[in-house]
Amino acid sequence: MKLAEFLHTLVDFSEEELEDILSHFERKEVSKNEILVEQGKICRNLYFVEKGIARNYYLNSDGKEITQLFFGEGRFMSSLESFFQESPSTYYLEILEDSVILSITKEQLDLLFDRYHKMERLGRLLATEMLTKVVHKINAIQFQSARERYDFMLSEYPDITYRVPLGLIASYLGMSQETLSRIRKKKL
Amino acid sequence: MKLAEFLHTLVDFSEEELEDILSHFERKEVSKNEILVEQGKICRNLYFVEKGIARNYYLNSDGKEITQLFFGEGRFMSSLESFFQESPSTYYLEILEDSVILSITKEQLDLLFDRYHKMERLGRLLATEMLTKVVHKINAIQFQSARERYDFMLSEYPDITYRVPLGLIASYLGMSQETLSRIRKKKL
DNA sequence: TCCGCTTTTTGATTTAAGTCAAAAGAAAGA
DNA sequence: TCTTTCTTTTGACTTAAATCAAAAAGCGGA
Repeated sequence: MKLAEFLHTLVDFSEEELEDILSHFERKEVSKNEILVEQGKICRNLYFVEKGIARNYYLNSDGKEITQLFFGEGRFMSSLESFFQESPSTYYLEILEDSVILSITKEQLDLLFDRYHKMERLGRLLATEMLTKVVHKINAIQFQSARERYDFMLSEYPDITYRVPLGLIASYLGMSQETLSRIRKKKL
Repeated sequence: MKLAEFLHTLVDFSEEELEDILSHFERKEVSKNEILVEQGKICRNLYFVEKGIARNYYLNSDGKEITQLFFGEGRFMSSLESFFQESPSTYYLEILEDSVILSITKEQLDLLFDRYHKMERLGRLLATEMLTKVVHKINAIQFQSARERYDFMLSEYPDITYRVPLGLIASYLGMSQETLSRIRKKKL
C-alpha cells in the first residue's frame, strides 16, 4: 500500500500538502534479516511499510528473543519511545521479508507537525488507532489459553500468520514454539 | 492533580487558550462503585481523573471480570474505541474510590481539535504516551512469571497497588487471586 | 543434486499456576 | 456492638503449558 493512499484515508490533505509531506520521506528497499534499529541505540526514524513485513523484539533476561509486534503492509513502525524521547531503544526492529520502506527523521516530522494542523491530526489518529490495537492484544493474551491466543493471531494477522516463522509467532503470543506447533496440528 | 497543570506540562497553551479549553469540561464528584460507562452502550465522554481511582474492565466468556487498566490521578480515561468510533463499548468504566472527575463530550473535544493546532498536538502526545505505557504492560505480561508481573505492578502503580482490592489487581495482571495472595505473602 | 543448517514436530517429564473448598480476617450496616 | 457481607488467606489437588531431548522436515547454497 502506498503511503499517499494511506494518509488520504485518515485526513483529507490537499494535493500540495500531500506532495510536500511525501517529499520528506525517503524510500528504500531493505532485504530480509536486516536490522533497522539496534537495542541500545537511538531510533532516528519513523518507518512506513509499503511492502513486506517487519517485527520488533527484545531480549529477555534469559537472552531469548521476544517479539513485541509485527508490522505488515500499510503500517507505521518505529521503536516508539526511543524515537519520540530520543532515548536508547529497548527493542530491535528487524525486517522479515524483502521490503520497501519509507522513512522520516524526527526533525523532518516535527517540521511537518509544526507546519500543518492536519498533520498533527494525522499523528493523533494514528496513535489512537494503534493504541486500540495494542489494547486488543493485551486482552487476547491476558487470561486466554494458548489456543485462544492463536485464534486471536489468525483473526488479527491472517496474512502474517503464515508468512513468518512459527517461533516468532510463538514468542509474540507468549507461548513456547512446541506448544504452538501442537496447536496448529490440532487445527487441521 | 489539576487538569490545567497537567495540560501545561505537555503543551504551552496561552492563558486564554487554557481557559477556553477548560471551560468545555464539566467537573463532578463521583462516588465509589459508580459505573460511568456500561458495556454495550456508547461512551460519550472523555474523562480526566483529578482525584481518585477508576478502572475499566470487561466480562470474559465465563462471565468473570477482567480489569484492563487502572486510572489514577492525573490521567485521562475513556472507553477509547467506543468514544472515538461512537461504537458500543466493550468495557465498563468503574469508579473505585470517591473521585473528582472532569468530562468532555466528543463534540466539544472535536471542536477544540478544530480550533487549536496545539490541542491536536496535545491529543497526539497523550495518545503516544499512553501507547508506550500500554506496550510496557504487554511486555510485563507476556512471558513473565506471576511473580515478575506483580513486581511490574509495584513499579508501575506503587500507589494503586495498595488502594484497590487484591482481586482486581490479580485480574489486571492475568492471574488468579489466590496466586496473587501467595505472592504477596512471600514478599513480606 | 547433495550437504549442512534452520525450522518444525513429536514424545516424555516437570512445574507453575489454576481450581475448588473452606477458614480467617476486615469492613459495613443495623 | 453484633451481625452480615465482602475480601483475603490457606490447603489439597489438577491441569495447561514449559522444558528437555531428539527426530523429521524444509531450505539455501555450493
